[in-house]
Amino acid sequence: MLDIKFIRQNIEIVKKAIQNKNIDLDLDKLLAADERKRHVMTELEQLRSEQNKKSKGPQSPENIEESRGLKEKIKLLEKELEIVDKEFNDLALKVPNIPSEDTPVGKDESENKVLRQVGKITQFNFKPKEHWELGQELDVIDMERAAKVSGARFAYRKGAIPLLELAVINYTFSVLTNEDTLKKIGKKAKLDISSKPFRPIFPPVMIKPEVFQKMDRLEPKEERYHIPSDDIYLIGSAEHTIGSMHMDETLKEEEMPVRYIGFSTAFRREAGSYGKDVKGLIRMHQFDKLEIESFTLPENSQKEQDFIVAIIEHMVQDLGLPYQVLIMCTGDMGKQDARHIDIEIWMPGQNKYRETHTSDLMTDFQARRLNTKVKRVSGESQYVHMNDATAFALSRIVVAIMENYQTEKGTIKIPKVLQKYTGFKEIK
RNA sequence: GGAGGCGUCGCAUAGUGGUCUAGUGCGCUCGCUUGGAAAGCGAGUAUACCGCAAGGUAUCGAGCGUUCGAAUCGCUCCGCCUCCGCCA
Repeated sequence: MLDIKFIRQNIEIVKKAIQNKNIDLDLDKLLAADERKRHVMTELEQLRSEQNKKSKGPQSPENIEESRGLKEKIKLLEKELEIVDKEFNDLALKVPNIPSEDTPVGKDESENKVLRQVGKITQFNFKPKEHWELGQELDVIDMERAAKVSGARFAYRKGAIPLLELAVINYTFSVLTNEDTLKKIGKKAKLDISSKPFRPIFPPVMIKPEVFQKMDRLEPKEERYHIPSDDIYLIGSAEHTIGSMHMDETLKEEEMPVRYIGFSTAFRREAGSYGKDVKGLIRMHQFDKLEIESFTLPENSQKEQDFIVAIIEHMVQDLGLPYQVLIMCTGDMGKQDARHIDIEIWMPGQNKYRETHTSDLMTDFQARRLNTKVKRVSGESQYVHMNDATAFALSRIVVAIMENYQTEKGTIKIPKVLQKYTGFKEIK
């Protein structure tokens, strides 16, 4: 959500963001609702003030009679306020975050901009296989039995794959919790930034509807798993329960940035992606993910995102995988995003780059409704800025490793940095 | 799942229908005092919204209700604690 005061004072900027992000919203309607709401509020406050004055001390019968009249008027106005407020809220929720200056304006994904490509595309002197073929042949991925037991888009990962995933988890935690490593990454990226380590978090995987809404992640609801008996949702990312953990809290400037590296299972209905990526681990109803979440001072949030992207690139390079970095255009970025950066790793079996990481700079868009603030040394309170990003989506990084590290014999080498965690060098 | 208790200003507590515009203590900030500090004394010390301001309104876990008037009474929900049951 944007600050309504900001909206009032920057109507043209907000209108442009609405247009560039292809959002169906008439801002003038919101402004009208805002004015009506304030008008009703003022009137209501005057009445309440009168009521408060009248209800002090012992009451005469005439006084009580007058107060009764006031009570009726207040009731009516409260009803009216409720209606106006709902209208205002419904419209205000649709207002998108303002894209950063370096975000390209564009209609759809075709206008996303490749910022850089790193690493040489993996070359083979044989025809590389797709990961599900390899998985089946090596008996480490079993989609058929998963379909029998749970349905489409589920998998049993077996044998070496769970060990590989655990290795990625351990490796990621070792990078993100090591201050020296972070310092080096920041220096290499020429960022003047704190090297404070990320704190490991295993968050809950279920979330209350109202908190989900405050994260602005409940919609589209068709994408979410809902458990009606308890009116609770399964998270689609650890972001959902880590980003909200400081709801209604005021952090101290001295403890900023507050950085987390979370791990959780993510649940997605994948509504509307019928027929897309039906084979293999690319698009699953359930997958495990390492997620970065960071709370910063407003002036540091953009740099924080640059740092997070640098960390991800460092890790992808460590794994020896070729990738490209994209900045998403206005038409393809999320409503909540100020800047949205994706990393796509080359998948030889599919012969293309596939999205493996997403980094979202939210500025104060989520913090405003979550009511997460920071008390500055000056004494002033401000909403914190938030960043979230994929550290690794385990299933997709497994795909990338399998396809890039396959051999002609149909075995899969383990990237060097992971070998000390897996305890083996090859899946065969 | 059952029974009971509890949720008040950063923390601890007082408050059982109007005097609560929420008291007190601790903590914190500033000042006085001091060579400096402690103690002591004095002042200040939640957030949001509206307003140029004076000021007003809301918030005592959340919501709904009773009442002329609710921190206080009733209902629902959430959370915490104790005991029992069950369970990994």
